[in-house]
Amino acid sequence: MDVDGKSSSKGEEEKKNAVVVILVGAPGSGKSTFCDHVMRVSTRPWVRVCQDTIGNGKAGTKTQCLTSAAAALKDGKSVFIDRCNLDREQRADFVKLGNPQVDMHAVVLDLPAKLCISRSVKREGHEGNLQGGRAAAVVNRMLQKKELPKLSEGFSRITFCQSESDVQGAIDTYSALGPQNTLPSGSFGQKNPDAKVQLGIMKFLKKVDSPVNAVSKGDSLKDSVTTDKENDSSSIGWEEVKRVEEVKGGEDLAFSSLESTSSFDNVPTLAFPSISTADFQFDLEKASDIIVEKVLEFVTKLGNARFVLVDLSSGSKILSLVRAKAGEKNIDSGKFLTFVGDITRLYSGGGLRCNVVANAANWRLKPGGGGVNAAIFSAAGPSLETATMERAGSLAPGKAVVVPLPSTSPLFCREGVTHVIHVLGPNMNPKRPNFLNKDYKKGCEVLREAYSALFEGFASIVKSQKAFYEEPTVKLGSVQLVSPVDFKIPRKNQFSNADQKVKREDVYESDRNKKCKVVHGEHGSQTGATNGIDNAQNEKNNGSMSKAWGAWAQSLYHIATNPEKHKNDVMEISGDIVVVNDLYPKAKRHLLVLARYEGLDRLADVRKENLQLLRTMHDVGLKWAEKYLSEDKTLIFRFGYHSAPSMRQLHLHVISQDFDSKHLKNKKHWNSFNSAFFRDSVDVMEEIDKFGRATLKDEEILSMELRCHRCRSAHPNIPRLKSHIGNCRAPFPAFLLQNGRLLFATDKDGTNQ
DNA sequence: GTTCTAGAAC
DNA sequence: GTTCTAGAAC
Repeated sequence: MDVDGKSSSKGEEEKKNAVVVILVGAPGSGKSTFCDHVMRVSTRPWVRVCQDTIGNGKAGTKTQCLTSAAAALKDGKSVFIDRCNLDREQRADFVKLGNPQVDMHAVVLDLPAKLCISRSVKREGHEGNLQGGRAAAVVNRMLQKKELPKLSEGFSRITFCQSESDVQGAIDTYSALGPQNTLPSGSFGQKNPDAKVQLGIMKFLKKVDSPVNAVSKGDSLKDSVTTDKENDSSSIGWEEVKRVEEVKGGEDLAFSSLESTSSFDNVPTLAFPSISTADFQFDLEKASDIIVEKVLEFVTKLGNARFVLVDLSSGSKILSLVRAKAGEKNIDSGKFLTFVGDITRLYSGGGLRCNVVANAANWRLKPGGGGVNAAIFSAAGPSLETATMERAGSLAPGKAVVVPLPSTSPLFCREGVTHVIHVLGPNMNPKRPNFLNKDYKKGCEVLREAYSALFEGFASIVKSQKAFYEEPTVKLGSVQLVSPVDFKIPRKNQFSNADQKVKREDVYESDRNKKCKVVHGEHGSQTGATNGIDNAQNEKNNGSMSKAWGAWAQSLYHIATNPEKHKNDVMEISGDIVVVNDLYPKAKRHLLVLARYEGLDRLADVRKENLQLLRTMHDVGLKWAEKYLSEDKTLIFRFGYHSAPSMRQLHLHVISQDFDSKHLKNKKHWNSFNSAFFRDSVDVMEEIDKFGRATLKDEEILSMELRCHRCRSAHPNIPRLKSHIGNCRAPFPAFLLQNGRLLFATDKDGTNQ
């Protein structure tokens, strides 16, 4: 073949997999950043066509962009169209660039207008020269004519990003898109079915807005796995699963705002290969019976957790057997899926989030061999082997070992896998060690044992991470404000009788008062320092049957009550608050903003009428954090409340994120600031405003595993964790970067608008 | 032997 | 909340 022939055939090949991604978003929505992030790490050749830069200083034109995009495509490159593309007409000409060889995608950066505006206003040297006050007006005007893209415009895939974690998710997806890979078709991530312009996701499931190249998908969409058992060839594939996920997302919307980070907003899911049926030649009929039996057992045990049986081959016999048997047993198809795909690319390959992956390991727990074991060790990188060896040196048939995946592992970063469970099944292959010589009685026993061990391992992870997945629960309560039994006699005159300790649980409303929500009208003799106390405050103080405060837990209460007696410790006093340094700081800077309201012992006592107080506390906290930031720009601050504080009197923690302190000594210390137990002030205010109370996490989450607050890597004990966090410079999880949960030093002395 | 955790007392 | 310490884990 001559040179020309060669190059043109190569060109053909590349062109076949080219993709045009039309970014849709207002100025400040992060389009250029998106491209930069993807292009920095992608192995696929990308060209960014940016209308702001294409004119070489002058304003660029749409035509220039079209020409440039077409040229890049001809060159076999994939293209980002980096311009606002907010309405259909603007997009139409670019969509025409698509053809059977070129996938046409849209990525919608549909972030809050406020955020786009503030970014546009702040930025300097923006390529489009859109900055300063003018930006706000422009962004506002543009957003008004926003028209979200639809598949029917000619897109084969649309990704909607409505939060920074969505954006990160999309960046990850496109970053992982190798030169030969394609992404599944469909519409992803649209959470707000405000569908003036866009079909709701439920509707989408029922009736596909047929994308240009989605012929294969046709009308074979199924609501569940089990319903398509008659169609042997179609195990659930990427697209179907994704759609199931989307629907779930829609249903869970009510809870999604609170703890949703890209890694934690999903149901705990275990992906597992069929054990022993490949290299170990276990009988498929028997194996499928056992899989279904064990899944059934654990699906009921494990509440909302999900199980996914994965096989690489679409013609997999074991998958179709299991699917058929699961159907017969009526296993909830939302809890158990069979899935055709690569177990090491479940998320990046198309969006199935599995936080735990099972490995069909060998007894040495070593990489190599073939099949799933080789694939998982290779995809996870050397850190899996190290982490595995820390846990176990070998594995007996029927046993499993849970290995928390270090954050350095690509399987962790790219796929969101937090644990690998190695499991070893029985061997029926005479060429392998521990051959059972057709003894299926023993074989079945061991295989059952293996699945039990695997699922038990998964259950233990679910338990330890429960806090991240559970929908918010109000602790202290099934207690509703309207529930009469919960009312207690409001404590009056508490401040004036500070010595007279009244234990909360000793004081209950008597039966005769249960029916009426009595307002104990007469004002007690509130004295001196007790600003802000009134009966409304006391009245709603029905925190529930919480434990009494020990004598040791009273110190903050005393300070809030009589700050003048603690002059040496108190940094600021007002009618509403007192600021003190934490006596045992858990970081370089750690202060407490105490509320000076009687009856507000803890977050559980806070109600809507305290919203203004919360805002005051937050603002005071901010002010102090800013002061410390001006002295040390490396600090990063977080503001929040403990779900169940040890010390009496509502207090806001203002704490720097170095956690560099000799006082941070145990798991409880760490997790109380670095799990969902710590309720960010901004979220608390929002919940109080919306729902009248804050969601609280149970104390049991304080004993869960230790993970780095930045990179989320797991560590076996506090000393190891501390040495890790001393060096970890990974960016914070997306969740913390949103909504001002973290306060960083500003680069410039920027003026706030 | 040393390190680390976890439960009780305060 | 901390301190102390038994005993588990390494």
